[in-house]
Parts: sequence; C-alpha cells; structure tokens
Amino acid sequence: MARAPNNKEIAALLGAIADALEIKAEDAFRARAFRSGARRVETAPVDVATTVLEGKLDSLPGIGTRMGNVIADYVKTGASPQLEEARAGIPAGVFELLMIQGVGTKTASRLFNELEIVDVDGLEAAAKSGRLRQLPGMGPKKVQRFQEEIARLHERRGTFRLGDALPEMARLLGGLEGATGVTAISPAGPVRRGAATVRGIDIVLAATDANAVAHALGTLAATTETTAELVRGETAGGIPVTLHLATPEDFAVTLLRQSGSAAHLARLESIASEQGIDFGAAGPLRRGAAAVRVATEAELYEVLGLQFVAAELREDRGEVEAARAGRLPRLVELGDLRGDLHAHTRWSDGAHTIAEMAAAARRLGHDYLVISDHSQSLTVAQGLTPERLREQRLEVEAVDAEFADLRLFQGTETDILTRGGLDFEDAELAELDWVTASVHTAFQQSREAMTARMLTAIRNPWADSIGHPTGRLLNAREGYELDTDAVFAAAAETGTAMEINAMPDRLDLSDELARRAVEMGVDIVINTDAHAAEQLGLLPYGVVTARRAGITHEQVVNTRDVEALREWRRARMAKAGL
DNA sequence: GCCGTTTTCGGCCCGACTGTTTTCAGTCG
Repeated sequence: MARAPNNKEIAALLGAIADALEIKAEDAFRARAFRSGARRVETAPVDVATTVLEGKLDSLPGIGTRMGNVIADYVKTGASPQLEEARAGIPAGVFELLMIQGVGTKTASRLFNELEIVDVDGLEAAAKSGRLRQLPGMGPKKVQRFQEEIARLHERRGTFRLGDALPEMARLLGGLEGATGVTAISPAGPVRRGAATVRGIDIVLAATDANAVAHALGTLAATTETTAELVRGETAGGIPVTLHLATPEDFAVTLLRQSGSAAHLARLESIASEQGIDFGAAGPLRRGAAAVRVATEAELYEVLGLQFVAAELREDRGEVEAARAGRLPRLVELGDLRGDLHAHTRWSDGAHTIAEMAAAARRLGHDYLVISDHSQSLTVAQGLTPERLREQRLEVEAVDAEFADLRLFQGTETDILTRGGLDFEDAELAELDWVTASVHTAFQQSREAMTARMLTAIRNPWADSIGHPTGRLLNAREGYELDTDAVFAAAAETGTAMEINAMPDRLDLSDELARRAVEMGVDIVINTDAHAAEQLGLLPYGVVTARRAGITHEQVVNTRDVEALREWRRARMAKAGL
C-alpha cells in the first residue's frame, strides 16, 4: 500500500478477521473483540494508523496490544498475516457468500459446514434444487431473497464504481501523456460520461507507436494485449483498461466513437446518413469518397447540424433531439457550487473537528459549509441529543467567527423515524440553519409504508432537504422500495429539496431519478455527506451525476450565495406557513 | 481479544426488524 490505510480500511481488515473467526465459531468472544474493534476504528476521532504507529494505544478503547500489532503489521506492509491465519481452512468463496444481503457469518458457516457450499454458485444451485430448505430456519422467503440477491450479484460482477475507476483513470492519464509519440490524450467511455458504475476504463490517444504506448501502460498497469489500434491492460484493482489509438487527424472522431454510448452513436449515425455522411467504424467520416475532417468533437457535432453534446448527456435520453433544436441547456458545473450543505464531524461519526472541516471547505473555495451531524436515534453513529446539539452550536459559532470568508452554519442530518417523524422537536429544529432529513433505519419497510414515511418527512415544514433519498449503495445494496413520483410530487409542492449525494458509493439520487425530479419541478442540492475533511472534495461526483440528469445551475440550491440561499429558505418556509 | 481489577482471571452482551418460529436466531446499520 503506497499510502497508510485510512480508518475505514483498517476497520474493514478487523471486520474481515471477525468474519473469519465467526465462521470458524471457535471463540465467540475473540471474534466479538475484533468486531467491536472494527466499529471503534471506523468511528475513531483520530487517524488510527498514525495513533498505532506512535504507540498511543491508550487513546483507542477496545484496541489492545494484540489488535494494535495486527493494525501495525497492516499499516507497515499492506498485508495481514493475521487475516490469512484466521481465514486458513475456509475456501475463499465462503467469504463471497457474505456479500449477499441476508447472509451473515452464522449462515455462511452453516452453509459451508452442513451443506458443503463453498461459493455463490454453490448457493445458487442449492437454492434452485431445494436442498437449501433442508437447513432449519431456512424458509421459502429466505430462499427467494437469496436468489434475488444472487441475481443482483451476477449483474454487478465485472462492474466498478465510478469512484474507483475515476482516480485510476486520472493516474493513467498522468502517466501516459508523456509517452513517446503521444500528441493528444483524452478520457473516453463510460468513465468520461460519468456513469455511476462502469465495466472498464477507456482512453483515446493520438499516437504513432503502439509499442511505446504499451510500454508506458506497462509501468502503470498489467498490459494484456497490443495491436495497432489498441492496447489493453488491467489495473491492480482488476479494472480493465483499453487504450484506443488514433492518428492525430482522426483523434476527434475516434474520441467521439469511443466515448459512446452506443445508443447515442446510433442516433448520430442515422443523422449523418441523412446528410450522406458515412460514420464508419474507424478512420475519418466520409461523404462519398471524400474524407470529412474535423479537429474537435464540437466541429463534428456542427457538421451534423447539432449543438455540442456534453459527454455526460450522451445516453440517448432526448439529448440528440434537443441538440438538433438548439435547446440543450448549459449544465451545472463544479465552479457553480458555492458551498456544501451536508457534512459530519467528530460530534457524531465524522473523523475531523468542526474547525478542520471548515478549513478544508475554505481551501476548496466554498462560501459556506453546513455542519450536519446525525441525530440521537442513530446511536451507532453517536447521534446528537438536543443537549449536545445546543453545545455544538456554541462551537460552530466560535469556529465561524474565526473564518472571515467562510460562513459556517449549524444544521442536522436528522433521522426520519419509522413513521416519518423527525428526530428533534420543532423548537430544536427552529434553531438550526439547515435541516437535512434522511432514512437510516428500517430499510425493509413496504413500498407503501416507506412512501408514507417519506411524504410525512417532506411535509414537515422544518425539513429543507431529503438526504440520499433512495438509500442505495452502489454495488452493495438496492435502495428501499419507494414511490419516487409521489415523493417528487410532494417535494415540488412543499419546495423541499432532494439531494444528489456525491459520495461515490451512493450517487443518490441517481442520474435518472434526478432527471425525473427536476422534470417534476423539484429543487436539487448537491452535497458530499463528507465524514472526513478530504471527502469534501468529492463534490465533482455529484456534479457529474447532475449533468447526466441535464440539470442547470438554477435548479441547484447550493449554487446560490449565502444571501440567496437564505432567501431560498425563507421562501420555502413561508410557503410551509412558518 | 479486551478490560479491570475483588491484580493475571472471569466477564464481556446494541436494538430493531425479519422470518421462522410458538419463544427465538440471525442480520444489519
């Protein structure tokens, strides 16, 4: 590991050891110690790697000498002999079973020990054959749920989150741009379009020498194939990489072709053919025998009689028609955002202090930052009681006074309770500058119950916005069942904003739901939900999602400056009768 | 494995929810 693992990664290690120990079921208390250690590390108010290396274990309750050594080994070498030891004797596929929602270590252990199931495929077969029902406690609903979950697992096999692919893309671009003979380089494919999950990384290069490019890629990733037109490889994290080579003359058209999507390109092709232009599979566009040369993608769209279509829009969701009619809007850009309305601190489950978060927001050039820690019902995140909320206000005000050019506001990310109530009294909410309301519990409620719960929250006059409205975790958990149209209709009526949560493991609202929301007249907020200072820098993921939804800066509440933001809120409250 | 001692062992233990039960086991945030 090039850099020291962060708390989340260390927590994942301790959790993985706990998994292995629980599956072995030899010493439940030892397993529990690792489990609680993982939890403590995840919510530790300090950088655990540093703390352990400095020998300051005393400041980490639940982490003793032995677990300290586990962490130290991992931090120093990037590997964990203790994890290997704990896993010894259990097939790797058994741990894959834990990725299925509803399968914990107890079930995985029984599947392995009693049914000799060693991987997801084995579980699928046992579910299908009915053999699974032999296990006591394994009723029809569980079997059906497992089958649904396995189907989802198959779907996302080979897909990677944008949050994992984009940093790799940036690293590759940096390493390739100086390679011999490379005169132009650009991101392409679904990563360029900002898709929430992708199957690979595509890059287009104007380059003369495929072998030189392959050599350069070899220093950055494992190269697997080289031809005159492309070089393939795979990153250390297993993400397939394709480098598409073009001549300098054909760079723009190759970039367009390799940026996709297939559906968007098919629409362009048919427009081109109306004009007697052959799109072709490679090389320049042709009109009859003559090559149609274009220097940029913008020129290419112009030749076709279209406005330039931003890469994020190229999904054939009406953008071609809009481009033809000259109706494409100017999409929201990162530079339009003036602040972040959703961030956590050590007061609940964040890693940094209010002052550290404020300093990071200032470095990003934000005009304002809302401190929005969890509310008391979320005990696992050390949510704030009304008393602690009042105490926190003093600290927010004190830190705010230290920053001349950043306004610090106190908000909350209040839980939406199971019946839709918020986790603070009206009088307490009235003291806050911004209220985000989010669902964190009882995800399994029926569609009707969840929709009613959400509508109640939206109609609460104190709720300014709904955080991560569907609760999805990319490649990990489906969102809860929800009638999103009913939710958006209510939000449009009350003026409650819907969040595009920029956390790369959420991107919630999705691009498609965000598009639907603005069509229905809902205002959008783009927030990071940062739990650490560096995560305040994740706003671009939210912006790209908003752009895919065709959203403009007017539709995003936090493109407003402090005064206009206050005005937006006053207007919303007035409408709510406050 | 951690902790706190009645100081080197013995106790440790989230709560809501679901599905399968008929009083509870397992999962999960």
